[in-house]
Amino acid sequence: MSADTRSHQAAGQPAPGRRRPVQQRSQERYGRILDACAGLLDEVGATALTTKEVAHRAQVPIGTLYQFFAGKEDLLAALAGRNLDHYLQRLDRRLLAESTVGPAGFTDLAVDEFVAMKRTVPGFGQVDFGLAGAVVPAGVRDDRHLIDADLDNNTAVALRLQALGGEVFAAADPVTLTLGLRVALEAADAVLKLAFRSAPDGDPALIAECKRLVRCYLAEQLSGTLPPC
Amino acid sequence: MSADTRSHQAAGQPAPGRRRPVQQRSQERYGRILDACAGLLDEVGATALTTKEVAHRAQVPIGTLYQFFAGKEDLLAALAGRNLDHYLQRLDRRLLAESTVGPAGFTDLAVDEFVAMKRTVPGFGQVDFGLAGAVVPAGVRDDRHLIDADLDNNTAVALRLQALGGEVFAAADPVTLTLGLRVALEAADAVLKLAFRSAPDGDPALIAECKRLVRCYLAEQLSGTLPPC
DNA sequence: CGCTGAACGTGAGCAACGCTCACGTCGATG
DNA sequence: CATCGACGTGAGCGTTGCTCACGTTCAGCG
Repeated sequence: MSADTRSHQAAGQPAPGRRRPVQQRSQERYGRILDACAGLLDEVGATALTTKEVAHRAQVPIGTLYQFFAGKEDLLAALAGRNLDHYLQRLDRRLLAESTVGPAGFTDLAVDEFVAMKRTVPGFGQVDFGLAGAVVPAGVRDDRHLIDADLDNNTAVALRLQALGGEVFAAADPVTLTLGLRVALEAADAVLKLAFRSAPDGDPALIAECKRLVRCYLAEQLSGTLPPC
Repeated sequence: MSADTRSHQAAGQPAPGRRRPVQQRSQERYGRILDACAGLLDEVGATALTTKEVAHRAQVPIGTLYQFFAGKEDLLAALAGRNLDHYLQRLDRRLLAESTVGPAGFTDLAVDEFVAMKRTVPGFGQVDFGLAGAVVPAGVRDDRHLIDADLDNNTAVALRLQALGGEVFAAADPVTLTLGLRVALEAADAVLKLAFRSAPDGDPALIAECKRLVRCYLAEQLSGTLPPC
């Protein structure tokens, strides 16, 4: 989980896009393109971002960009994937630091880490994990499927969070839990987007509401069948 | 609230876009463009929608479209506004039909009506109220502000829901309530988007989860300071 | 009745976009 | 040294959102 970057879909065909670089020089270029994309994202936004400008800033010709990425959508998807890996890595470290946490503590950590990355990681404020749309500015056919191609993004993230949560959610029915995490994830992402729309560093009141919302929902979710809230 | 369509921003300057038609013939064209936009939205999606095709289907030249709407974003915003008016009208009628409802019943009605429109109203599945982004495919500067120009969309909708809810939320602090409604709205919209992404008619399990999520959160919100959920 | 000017209607065309593909470059191999 | 395939390259293609110079319409007037 912590070894290499881009851990998911690590083994497989060239994946959603094109060629996955293997030589070191190409890997550097691959990373540079993603970095340039992230930087520009913060400056001009997702819709105004152009592939030519990304290539220019990354010091690669436009053709090289299209060797690594199938298009603008795929480029943003790759950035979202890297963001997700980065996030899960950081959350993992935080979870190991704390001795034991319950679902509420898990929620707080997860939200806090997300907020921290929104504030510091370039481009994260615009695409985060590519969760809810709002990206996909000039796609071709059907949108969605940014991270795992055949699996819904949110389900993929939920499953990885579930694995990461491990003993925190030990006593829960896995299927119900996955459903609950998907819902909580989607809701939390939406509220946090609102928080960062209201204030550049995230409206503290809305961040607090996000935690309450998720804690309340997950508590009910984890207590088996639905007792009165 | 129920008299004319497009009740919000009824009086004012030409509004976000261009000219607001006053002669009957022009009003018909205005409506036809919006209808054509909605229809195409269902067929090709928001990102693949082109202004030329909208104009063609509405039987107006492209220039006429740009007399009424400042651009593609504005066109979708206008559709979102009409959707919102339509929705609030329907919800109003439902609320009058029921004798008295509590917050939980209000939630159920609001969600059910939303779901019903997702299933039947052309284009509603793609833009609904333009709430969370996911639209805005080729905007100019800054996105957002689709409905009320200077007010955040969600706040605008929350305020109108608050007014519509009336006696349901009578005993609550108005400021806290607005905050809570904004959060609930954003979360519910996100979860329902997920529900309709999973299944064409909306995954029933996810719709149920949406209601639970909102009910649980609003119950806590309305009971003053936070008691254990 | 014809004249007139402003408002309205129109679509060829422009700038900018995402993306392709024919062609250069280069190091390994026969 | 000649040959070859993989990698790198950017002019250019098709398409998009949008503009703007030019008809067309019509109420008000001499």
